[in-house]
Amino acid sequence: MSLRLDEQVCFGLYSASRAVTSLYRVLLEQMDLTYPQYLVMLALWERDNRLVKELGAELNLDSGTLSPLLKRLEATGYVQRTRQPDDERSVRISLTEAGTRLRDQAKRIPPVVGEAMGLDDEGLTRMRADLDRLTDSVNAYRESLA
Amino acid sequence: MSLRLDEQVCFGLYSASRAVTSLYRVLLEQMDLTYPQYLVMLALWERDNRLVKELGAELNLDSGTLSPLLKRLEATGYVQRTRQPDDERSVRISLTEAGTRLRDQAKRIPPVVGEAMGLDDEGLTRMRADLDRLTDSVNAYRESLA
DNA sequence: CGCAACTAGGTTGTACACAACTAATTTGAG
DNA sequence: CTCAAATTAGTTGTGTACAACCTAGTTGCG
Repeated sequence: MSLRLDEQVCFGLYSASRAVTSLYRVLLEQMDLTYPQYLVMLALWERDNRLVKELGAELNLDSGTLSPLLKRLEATGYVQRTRQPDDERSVRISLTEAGTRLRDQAKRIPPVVGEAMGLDDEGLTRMRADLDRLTDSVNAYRESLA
Repeated sequence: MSLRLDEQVCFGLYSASRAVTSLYRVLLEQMDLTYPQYLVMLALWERDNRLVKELGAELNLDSGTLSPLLKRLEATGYVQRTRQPDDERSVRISLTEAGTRLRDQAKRIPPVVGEAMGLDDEGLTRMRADLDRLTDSVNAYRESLA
């Protein structure tokens, strides 16, 4: 286990993640979305009317990242933010008409990304499983340090 | 190829990359390094006295990221920046005494990260190869769009 | 030689991440 | 019932990423 840059999985992950994000940048440009904003939209297309807290739990993002991001999505016109009447601490995020419509445009993205990754369905599934295992393992280890 | 968040490799990559970075944050704290700064140090421990341009090529980072990062490394006292006399456009980055010494402390990090990932040597090698293939494929695809 | 094209690094502006903190509200133990 | 603790968002400050632009320096064609 050396200090060689080209041997470390961490650098591989870092590079892969940036490469994929930069592909998404090109694909999402015309939809006026950044990649993290796209992730929020994915979550909302799956289930609309979510609390900020719920989105944070699903994406593993805290309010420091989500609050300004959601404001930008609101400014773009894709979501609406409403204080929850029965608990004034909470804010509910719901899709606007434009945000809902955007889903049709977004449908063409996953196949392009799959193609770009050069993996078939099985390869994608395996890669996803490997990454999830790695994430869980690393998170468990980190939490065990505290 | 759906829009389901939990099926997308991109989200797996994004999550894994952030999980690993956050483990590094804990491990690097006592060395006064951030994770991208650590990557630069890895590159310099392998070969010292490099031009900013060379570091950028190895890490795939442009001057917009590297310039301020290298200034911070200089402020911390790990590197020195010197204009190249024979080409005043270039800046050479060299390790200081403290930066060189830091390598011994850093040696303990890769085994910890390997352990945290829950992979044996073979698993790490395979994951790294898979990630490199994916990065190359995605980058090639993106460049083909231009 | 002279100057246009290129190159290396830096700066500016936008958008994440995330730690640390704050403000407003809700909850629950005593 | 009350108030301290917990909860939910939001804010602030630091450090990446990266596009777009800038500046100084170098090179090479005519």
